[in-house]
Amino acid sequence: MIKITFPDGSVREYAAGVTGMEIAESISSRLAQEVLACSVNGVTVELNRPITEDAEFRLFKWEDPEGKHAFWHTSSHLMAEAIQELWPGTQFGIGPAIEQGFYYDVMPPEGVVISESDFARIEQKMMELQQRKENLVRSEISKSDALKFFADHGQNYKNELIEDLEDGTITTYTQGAFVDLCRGPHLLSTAPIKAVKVMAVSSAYWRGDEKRPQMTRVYGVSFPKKKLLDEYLQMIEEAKRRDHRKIGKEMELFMFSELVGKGLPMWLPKGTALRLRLEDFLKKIQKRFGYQQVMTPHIGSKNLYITSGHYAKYGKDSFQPIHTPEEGEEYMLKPMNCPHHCAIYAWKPRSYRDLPLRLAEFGTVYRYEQSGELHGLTRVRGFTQDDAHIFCRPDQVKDEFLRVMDIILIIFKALNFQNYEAQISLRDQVNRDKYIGSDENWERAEQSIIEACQEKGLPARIEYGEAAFYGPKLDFMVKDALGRRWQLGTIQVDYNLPERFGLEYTGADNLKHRPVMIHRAPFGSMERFVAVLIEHTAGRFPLWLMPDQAVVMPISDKFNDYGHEVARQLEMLGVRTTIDDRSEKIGRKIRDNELKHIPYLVIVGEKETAEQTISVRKQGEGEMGSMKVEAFAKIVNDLVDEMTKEF
RNA sequence: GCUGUUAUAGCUCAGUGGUAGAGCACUUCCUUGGUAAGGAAGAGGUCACGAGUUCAAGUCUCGUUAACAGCUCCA
Repeated sequence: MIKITFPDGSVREYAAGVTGMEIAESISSRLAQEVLACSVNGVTVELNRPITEDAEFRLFKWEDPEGKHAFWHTSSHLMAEAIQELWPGTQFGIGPAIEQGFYYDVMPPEGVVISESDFARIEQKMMELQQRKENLVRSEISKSDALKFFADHGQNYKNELIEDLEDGTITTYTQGAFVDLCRGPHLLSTAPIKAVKVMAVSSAYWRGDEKRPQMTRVYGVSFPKKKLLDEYLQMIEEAKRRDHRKIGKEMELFMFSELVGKGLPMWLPKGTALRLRLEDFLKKIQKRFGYQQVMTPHIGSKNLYITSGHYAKYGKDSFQPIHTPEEGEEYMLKPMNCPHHCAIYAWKPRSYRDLPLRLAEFGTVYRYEQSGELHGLTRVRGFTQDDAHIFCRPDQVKDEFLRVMDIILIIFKALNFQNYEAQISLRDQVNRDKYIGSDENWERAEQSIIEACQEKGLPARIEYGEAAFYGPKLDFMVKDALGRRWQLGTIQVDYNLPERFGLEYTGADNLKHRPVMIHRAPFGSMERFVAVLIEHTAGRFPLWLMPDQAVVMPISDKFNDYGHEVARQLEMLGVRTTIDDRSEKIGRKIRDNELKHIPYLVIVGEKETAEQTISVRKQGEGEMGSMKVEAFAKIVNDLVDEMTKEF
């Protein structure tokens, strides 16, 4: 007998060799129907794998990430099987599960192009194969047998993968006529896959290497119930509706111009109003937290970046130096604000009593992002960081870190971001050549971050190898209404730049010491933050951020003068107002949801009370009735006060 | 940067080698005293840019630019 320990700590005894499925059946038949995979001592395996010794045991259903993973992984095999049937001779690369679904990289036979018009056929074939409810049979295979088998089947890519594997660790999974090199884990059979959708097709280099052949990557998603697929497709539609590029256009927040250049956003009046409000909000908080504003130029001499080390690392891939009429004189567009701030620090001798010195700047920077990477406001070539650098003593690092976390959490609260988590990015555990700075300093910085998160009770995921080359960092991720994860605020410790710029302070011991630098940007960048804010709120910003809180619409042009008068009064009473006096087609505009981003509609020109009151409609909530201008202004202002009173 | 797709009016989009289109928006006029909406007329396009094929190109070919999707990248 062996002891099986469940997640709740309870222990049950089973005969050695029991399988996950048998355990599930012993608990309940319902569970046995729903369970997809299980883990034995932390390793996810199939439900038919015999368990031979005492083990920590978990069952995974659709709700668990591990369950979905196995489900989608098996679905990718099913799709590969379908593709193999449809286009015999197709070569297969890899086919993993991903965050939302799965893909398979395939190389169709000469002359075949898989395109969107084939999606329905693939789906049909998958469901046809699924009807057979084939079992996935796992077998361990020697390296030589594997090489021979896949060579016989003309699967050159698979063989390349096998070459890199160690003999004795190679497994294949077979369902029906499809045999795949695979580590698993999988479902027991294709039976639970009740709904599939081929989502997209694109190309991808074999093993991500641009010198290797391009394969066709077919994306799909699958579900255990048809209803879940429908919900998923609806969610995708909703994401399209919330796309910040679409809403940004509708709300007239920002624009791009081919003539100005790609990746260079321009903020329109309403977008600027929104952005300035965010900036003012952060400035107010920063003032309270002891920051000082500075301003620095948009360019800096090339030597500045040679000193900082950025030129050596990014010089080739940046906007190239600007030459002046002076021979040999070169400047660069600033790709970050840190070197300028270091120069400010170095401007005069600093005492330990001056620290921490917190220099803040909404600094616009320019980075030559790969053209294929540009995306709306989330990835651009010119953007403004809500940057600040904190110069402090080593013993102040953790404290400063905690204070920055406070700022970020205030922002999240103010904007109602409730689902957030943190990611701690540390060095790669093995390859440490690419990092600048001593082991000791890194160790110290990494510990400070981990401790700070623990003290704040912030759930944090540790990622190795994700650190910047100059120091570890803490990033804040926000989950939006659709469950998508966005990276926003970032805090980075830097033991490197102070070294390179020879920054010093005089300690209590009258000796020179090296300060520690903390980079931080709670928003990340104004552009990216506004993009996320748009997608998170679908353009319904909190009232205090609204570029337009109210639109005043005269019911007919006879009331235009009065409408303008109302708008003027509202502005004076602190309500941000625009007037729409050019359309009498109010009904259509409301019906077509054209004003969906405007919180309040103020209709002017009521019969009974003409020129005395206004009629107000709150978006999403309907009529608020007639009232005096002052009364409406009070309602709005009270709401704004309520929303902002905490900061 | 690589691969693929796309580019027609302010917006959303039709237009498969033979005179440039629709809906909405815009302008002017008419109608409307209502819980929200009818009518008439008008203006608006070097069909992204540049070459080529053709008697003829928005349409076919090539190049450029930009956007979109994916890959790679993100100080």
